[in-house]
Amino acid sequence: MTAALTEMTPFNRDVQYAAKKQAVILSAAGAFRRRGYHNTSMVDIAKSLGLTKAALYYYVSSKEEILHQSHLATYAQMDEILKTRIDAPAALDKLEALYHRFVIMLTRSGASLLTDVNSLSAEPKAEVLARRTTIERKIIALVKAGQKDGSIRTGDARLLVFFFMGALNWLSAWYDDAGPMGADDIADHFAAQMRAGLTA
Amino acid sequence: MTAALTEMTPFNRDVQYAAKKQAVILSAAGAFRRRGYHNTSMVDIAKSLGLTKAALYYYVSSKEEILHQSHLATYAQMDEILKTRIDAPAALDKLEALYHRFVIMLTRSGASLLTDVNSLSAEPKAEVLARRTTIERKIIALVKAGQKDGSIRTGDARLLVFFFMGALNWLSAWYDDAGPMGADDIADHFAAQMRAGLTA
DNA sequence: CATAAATTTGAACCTTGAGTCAAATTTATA
DNA sequence: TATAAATTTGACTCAAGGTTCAAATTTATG
Repeated sequence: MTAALTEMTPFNRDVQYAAKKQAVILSAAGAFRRRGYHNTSMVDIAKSLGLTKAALYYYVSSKEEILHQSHLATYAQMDEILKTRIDAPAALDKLEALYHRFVIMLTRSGASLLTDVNSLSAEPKAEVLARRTTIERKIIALVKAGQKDGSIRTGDARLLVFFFMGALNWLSAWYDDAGPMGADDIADHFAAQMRAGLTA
Repeated sequence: MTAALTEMTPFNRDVQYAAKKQAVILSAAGAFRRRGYHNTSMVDIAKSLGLTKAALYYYVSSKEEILHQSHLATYAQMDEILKTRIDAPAALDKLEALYHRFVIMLTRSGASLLTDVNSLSAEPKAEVLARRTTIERKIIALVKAGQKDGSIRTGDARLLVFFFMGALNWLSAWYDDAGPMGADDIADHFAAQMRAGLTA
């Protein structure tokens, strides 16, 4: 029964292919975050995977696709976090829990939210920005809920959100795996500071 | 007396030259912030000034110099702000006033703190980062002072600073001159949120 | 007006790096 | 082992964009 065999992950060609493609994207995403999209060549990406530039094109159609996919991967993770059911009394508590996860996700994955969206051509760029907007909207809605239930103080919800989301983005710029601070420490700190800034 | 004449700004060649050079740098800095360093060509920069690519090289030795100088220009402004004497009782009050000015400066000037430092070669990059570090240190020191005088709550001062400085950087990414929000509105909002996040 | 200095330009040059492709190599299957 | 499919490679093409430079143009000065 070859059918049974092909279903076993390590022997399934499609699965292997997809896994390698992901490896390409994630490895590149890390490099993009550290050095920047344009300061990372296809040769760089290939070398860090023990491959040749040409081999990358077996998994990917262009450098732009890598950038595109790396953004989508990050947003997929954020969507995932946003989906997690958190039963907390006030909206502020939910928001704090979400934010905590965001910080950990970003430090762990090494992803960034702002790496060169402008280097994408019109269509993928629009998609990525739409994705970002959707997420922002959800967070803004949560803040508004908090303002209604009295846990979050008044003010332009959009601005309140942009403030602490900025901290998240800047994080990718300075965070260093090898540094002294663990992801959890930072997450605790940031979540606390975020909460304090919003508390009614 | 040509001496007197040459001192008159509009007729002084050196002054004119310096002014035009600044125009090149500031115009480019704005484009870098909006589109990114690598998505802005020398032709783009020249066109937006009504010049030709080649003419730029009369004022500047390389594209890299433009990036370098645009960073230095921003940090010079921040240094200026940091120098302003602010007599407030607690360190937290001083910090809030400073932060308010930072926000206004960044929205007005259209400068950014994070545009492609990595695209600079070793020496200028080191200089820019050193400059940034110096500024960060001063702010961290102020936070520590606030923790001592009891106005700012405890916690890793470095992290506290990175949090609200992130909001500042992210600002450059989304702020739009043409948008509905005035610089002052944003500054008020951000300063308040910053303060709330730090208050003991 | 004539001359020199300052400023700008068009037309090249040159390097970098993305993308292509036919051939080589590795891996799976019978 | 022989064959086919999957994977990888070396060598090449090609375009984009930064940089140079001698000549043209503009501006200031005597």
